[in-house]
Amino acid sequence: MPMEEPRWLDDRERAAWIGFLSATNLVSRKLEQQLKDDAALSHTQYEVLVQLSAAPDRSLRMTELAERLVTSKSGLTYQVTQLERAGLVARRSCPSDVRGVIAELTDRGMEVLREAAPGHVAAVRESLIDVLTPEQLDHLAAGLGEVSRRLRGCTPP
Amino acid sequence: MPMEEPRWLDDRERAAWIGFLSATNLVSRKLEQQLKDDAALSHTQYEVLVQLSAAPDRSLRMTELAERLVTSKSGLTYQVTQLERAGLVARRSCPSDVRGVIAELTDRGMEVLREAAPGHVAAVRESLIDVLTPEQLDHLAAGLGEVSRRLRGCTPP
DNA sequence: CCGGCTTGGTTCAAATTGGAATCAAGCCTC
DNA sequence: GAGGCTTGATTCCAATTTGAACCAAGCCGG
Repeated sequence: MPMEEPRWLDDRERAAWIGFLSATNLVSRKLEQQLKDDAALSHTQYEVLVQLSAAPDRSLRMTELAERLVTSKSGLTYQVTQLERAGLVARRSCPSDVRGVIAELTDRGMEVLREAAPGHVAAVRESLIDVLTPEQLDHLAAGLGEVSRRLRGCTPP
Repeated sequence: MPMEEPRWLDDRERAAWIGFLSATNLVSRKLEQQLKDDAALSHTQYEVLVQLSAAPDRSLRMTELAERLVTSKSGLTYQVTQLERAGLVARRSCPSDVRGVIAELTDRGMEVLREAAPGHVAAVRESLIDVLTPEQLDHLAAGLGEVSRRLRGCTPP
C-alpha cells in the first residue's frame, strides 16, 4: 500500500474547522450552564421536553426520540427515567407494538418547559442568533443544514 | 415585574438553530467514533496532542491547555493523566512558577499523532469541509469565528 | 407452525465530565 | 512581613454517556 499523502487542511479550511470546534464547545457550555442555573435541567433533558411538546399527542416512541436527539438509546433511557422521576414525562406502552415504549410529556412537564423556554431562547440568541447578521445566519443554516442531511443519510456520494 | 413576552425564534432563526444542533451532534459523534476505532483516542485526547504538537517546545501549561480545549480544569487533569499513562504526554514542573504544571508531548505522542492525523483529517473533510462549497466554508468560518470571539471575550456589547 | 434474523428497550460496567472543596504558592496592601 | 485575596492544579463525588450484552417480541421463508 502506497501510503498516500493525505490532503491536509489549507488555511481557510483550518479556520473553518477551528471556528467550528470552538463555537460548538463554547455554545454548548454556555447553554448547559444557563439551563442548569435557571431551570435545573440539562440540555439533553430540555431537548426531550421540546421534542415531545412539538409532537402529536405530546408523545414519541423512544427510538424516534433518540434519533431526533442524536443520542444513544441507552442514554435516552437514562434521561427519560430521570424526567419520569421528576414527573415531567411519563412512559406509556405502545398500542401497535407491545415492545414499544412511548414517552409522553406531562402537564407538569409542559409547564416546566414553558417556564424554561424564555430564558433558554434568550441564551440561544445571545450566544448564536443575535451575534450574526441575517445573511450570516442564512449562510450558516444552509451550510450546517447540508452537513446534517449528509450525515443523517448514509452519506450517498 | 411585567414578565415581557420573549422574542421567539422565527423560521429562519429556528432553521439555523436546528441545523447547528444537529450538525454539531452528528459531527461530534462521527469524529469520536472514527478516532476511537482508528486510533484508540477520544476526541479530547486527540485535541490535547494537536495543541501540544503545535506549541513551542511541544508543551503548554495546564490552564492554557484547558482554555484552548474549552474544557474544565478537572477534566483536563483526568485526560492528561490518561495520556501520561499511555506515554504520549509527560508532566514537567514549570520553571517560572512552582505551582505550574507543564504538559509536554513525548516522542511517542508525536508519533501516535502522526499516525492518527491522516485518518482524522479525512473524517473531518468527509463530515464537514468537503460537504461545503468554498463560499459556504468561508461564510461558516466567518460566522462561527464571530461566535467564538464573542463567547470567549466577556461578551462586550 | 418453526427456527432464524431483525427490532425496541433496558441493564450493566467502564469511561468521562464538571463543580465544589482543597491545598500550596504568588501577589498585594498596609 | 503578616494577613488576605487570587491563581494553578489536583482530588473527590455525583451525574452522565456509551457500547455491549441481554431479553422479549415482531417478521419471515420454507
